[in-house]
Formats: sequence, C-alpha cells, structure tokens
Amino acid sequence: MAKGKTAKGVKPAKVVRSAKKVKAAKGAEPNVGKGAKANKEASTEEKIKNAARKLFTQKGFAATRTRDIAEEAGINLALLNYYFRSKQKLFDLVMMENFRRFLQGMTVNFVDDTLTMQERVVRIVSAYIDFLTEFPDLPLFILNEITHNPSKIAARIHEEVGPTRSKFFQQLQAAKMEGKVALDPFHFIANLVGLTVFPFVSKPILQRVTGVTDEKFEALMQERKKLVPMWIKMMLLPPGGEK
Amino acid sequence: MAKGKTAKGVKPAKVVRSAKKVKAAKGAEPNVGKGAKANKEASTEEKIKNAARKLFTQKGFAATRTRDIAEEAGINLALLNYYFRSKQKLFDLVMMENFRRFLQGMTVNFVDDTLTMQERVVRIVSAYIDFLTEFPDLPLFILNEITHNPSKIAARIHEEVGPTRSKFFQQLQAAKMEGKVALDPFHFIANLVGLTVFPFVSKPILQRVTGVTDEKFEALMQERKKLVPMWIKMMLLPPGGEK
DNA sequence: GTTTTTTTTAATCATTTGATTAAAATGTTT
DNA sequence: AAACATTTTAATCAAATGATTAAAAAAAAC
Repeated sequence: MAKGKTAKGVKPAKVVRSAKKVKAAKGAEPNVGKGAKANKEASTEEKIKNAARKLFTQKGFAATRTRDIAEEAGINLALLNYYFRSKQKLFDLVMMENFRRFLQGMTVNFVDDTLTMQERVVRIVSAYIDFLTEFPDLPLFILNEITHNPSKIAARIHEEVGPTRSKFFQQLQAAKMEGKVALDPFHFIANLVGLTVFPFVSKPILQRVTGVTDEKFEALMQERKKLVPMWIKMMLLPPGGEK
Repeated sequence: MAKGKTAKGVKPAKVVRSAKKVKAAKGAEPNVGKGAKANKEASTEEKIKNAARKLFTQKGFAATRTRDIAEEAGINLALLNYYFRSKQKLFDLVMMENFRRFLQGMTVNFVDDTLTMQERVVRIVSAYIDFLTEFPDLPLFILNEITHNPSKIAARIHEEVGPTRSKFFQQLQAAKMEGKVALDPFHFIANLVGLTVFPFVSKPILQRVTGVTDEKFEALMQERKKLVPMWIKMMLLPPGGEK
C-alpha cells in the first residue's frame, strides 16, 4: 500500500474496461424491472440509479454529493464511477428518464383521434394529477433543468413531443376553424398545465398561505380532476355574453 | 510574506472588526438606492449584493461560487466575507429581500377595502405580470427555496402575508356567504397565482413546445392581464347552467 | 480446481471552494 | 503630518468533493 508516487504525467482519460458487460444473452435473469420499487434485491447499477434519481430530483445536481448517492444506495463510492463514469453522466441519464416519464403522460392522451378535445383534457388532467401525486418533486426538477440547461433538453423535447405537438396544433386549428374554440394555443396549453401542475410545484407555499393539511391538499387535487376540465371548457368559449 | 505557520490552534471565530461602520450620521451621502440599477458607482457592499442576487437567483445557492460573485461584482473575493461573513449569510440576506419583494406585489392590493374582489384581481394580475416581466427568474428561485428550505422562510411568510391573509380569507368568506362565490379559497389562490405566475416559470418549456418567440411571449402576457381576471371571474360562479 | 474476468473495497489524488490572514492601501481624525 | 481606523489585496488554508487506482473478493469460464 502507499506506493510513493502514482504515475504522474499520465493522462487519466481512457478507462481500460470496456463498455460494461454484454449482459443478458444468458438464461435465467432474476428481476428486471419487476415491481420491487425499493432498493432491496436490485442490481448495483439499479441501486445507484434509484438513489441518484431520488437525490437529484430532490436537491438538484449541484447540491447533491456523490457520497450521498453512494450512501443512499448502500454501495461503495467508487462503484458510482465504475458504472456511470461520472456524476454528470449519471445525472444526464436520470434526468432524461425523468423527463421522458413526465412528458409521456402528456403526450399519450393527445394522439387518440377518436376523442373530443374535452375528453382529452379530462384524461390528461386526471392522469397528471395521479402522476404528480406519486412524484411530487418531479415538476420542479424539470422546470429547473429546462431553465438552466436548455440545450441538453431541447433535443429530447422535440423528439418526445414533436409529433404529438403538431397533431395537437392541427386539432386545435381545426376546432378554431369550426368556431368551437377561440383561444390562442399558447394560452390553452399554459392554462392546462398551469392549473394542473402549478398547485404541486407550489404546494409548500400554498399550504402555508392557506393553512391546508396534506390530506386536505390531496382531496383538493382530486377535486381538481373535475374542476380543471370544467374551467378549461369555460375558457374555450369566451364570447358568451360577458361585458 | 509567507510566514511559516499561521497560528494553528486558534479558533477562527469572532472577527475583531465591529458590526460594520456606523454609516450615515454624516452630511452628504452620494447615491443611496437612487435609480442606478447597474453596478457602476455603487458601494462595495451594494456591488456584492447585486452580483449575489443575480447569480443566486439565476443558479441557486449550491451552484453559485463565491468566486463568481466576486468576479461579477468586480471585487476581491475576501471582501465578500469581510462584508457578509459567509456565503450563507449573504444568501439569506438576498433571499429574504427577494422574497419580500415577491410577496409585496401580492399583498399590497389585497388590503384596500374599497375595492371589489374583481378589481383586486385585476390589479394583482396586472401588477404581477409587469413585475414578472422585469424579474423573470424570481418565481422559480422562490419555489426552490421554499421547497428546499421551508423553515427559513416559514417565519417570513407569516410575518409578511399573515395580516393580509386573514383579511383576504375574511373577504372571501363574506363573499361566499352572500352567495357570490362558491369556490374553495385554496382553489381561488392556486388558480390566481397559477394562471399568473406559471407561464413565467415554465417559459422555456412553453416556448419550445409552442414555438413562441420572446416578443410574442411578452405580447401574450400582456393579453393575460385581461384574460386571467376574466377567467377567474368565470370560475367564481360555477353553478350557471352547465351539466 | 484452476484460470480468467468482473465486481467491490479502501486508500489516495487533484481540484475546487469557502474562508482566513497579514500586510498594504486608502481614508479619517486630530 | 501623525495617529488611527477602515477598506482592499494577495496568498494561503482546510475541508469538501469528484475521481482514480491497486488490490482484494466474488463470479464466471474453462
């Protein structure tokens, strides 16, 4: 131990190890993405990713220490670099998965052509409220990432929502033509996701200001599954009889 | 220079210097909070605070380096500690100022008893949209702070919005009694600030998804000064003739 | 059962980063 | 201008932190 001097001028670059095991191509794989969400009985790689997702999502990139991830995962610090090369690489991975997960709920309900816009809204809001109830700190994480690292996400946004988006705008344009809708698509989207997501993002401040408990909050969110679509519907037809 | 060894066991605590100069109590003070928002011709203390506010608000506490603050302020790194003791103290200061600034716009318009609820909403939304147009990254900063450091803010929230809040709930309760309003105060607040603030918080993602330019975005926000109060008004009277 | 490969561990490195210090520069008082 | 106080600077420290390495342990291959 303690060998006087480690090869000094040598660039650390190029790790010898190849690109991770070939994996699979065998016979009996034990547990691959089964139900077990916990860290028990998961591969080291999964343990690290789960711990990383938890901490990164909760505290952001800069405030998360690799040592904390290792401890949370119950593994040796070096394994983090062994499996993922660097903190940044690990973060990128987790981030992309978070992001995809978040957008999927939004996009999946837009593509069904047999639904009316109203029904689509009902489904999206409902799915999102359930989703956000389960992963409450995902939206703030994503807002931060997009705000601070636009470039890295830009590609994935277009890749993920690109097709859906054009479809949606098409639908909205059609509705507008028929005179059913008179609202800029931007306002529509902003209101839809604002009314749905914002209460979760601002839960801490809203709770303090309104004095609402956790249980009451959840009840209110469930209530919103009906309210938000109703409000959106009202918004779509402004020239009723007002003013 | 280079004095072999700096007093080793001495606790660094207690800085000798008193609690900063007494300040003022003189004759001719040059520029105190005048118009000059820039860093030119400002006191060292102000320069640091401005730079800190900019970087902290933009990147958060953990991602901001004291050296970056010093460089942005154009001062020696040691001056940061000389004037503010620690990065944390400086952050707390800036954070509290940001927070107060943010809540003021909300509270100030609630207290006027001569206004109807509708007029209050119009004023609040309008004031906030102007405010947010000027300080776009304030809301995300605040959401992060409240989410990650609830305790530190809790006190200030109650101090700042406490009286206003009770007044508002009183008003809303009264309106409810009169049958003018049938909406949980929580929903009301969530919608009001969600519809107003969320577009700014999610500006980057909204712009990518909708393809809206900066100019168009600002125009849409101006449009919202009229739209949001209108929508809020509609929401307050749900049992019209629907369903 | 031996060899070979993969995984895990403990120790250590190099850099970054918040903070401090002693001295120099600047300003103020008398 | 001398004496004192305040502000600024350059150098340095100590701790934290991301990353690497060599060897041990475990697993797989033969």
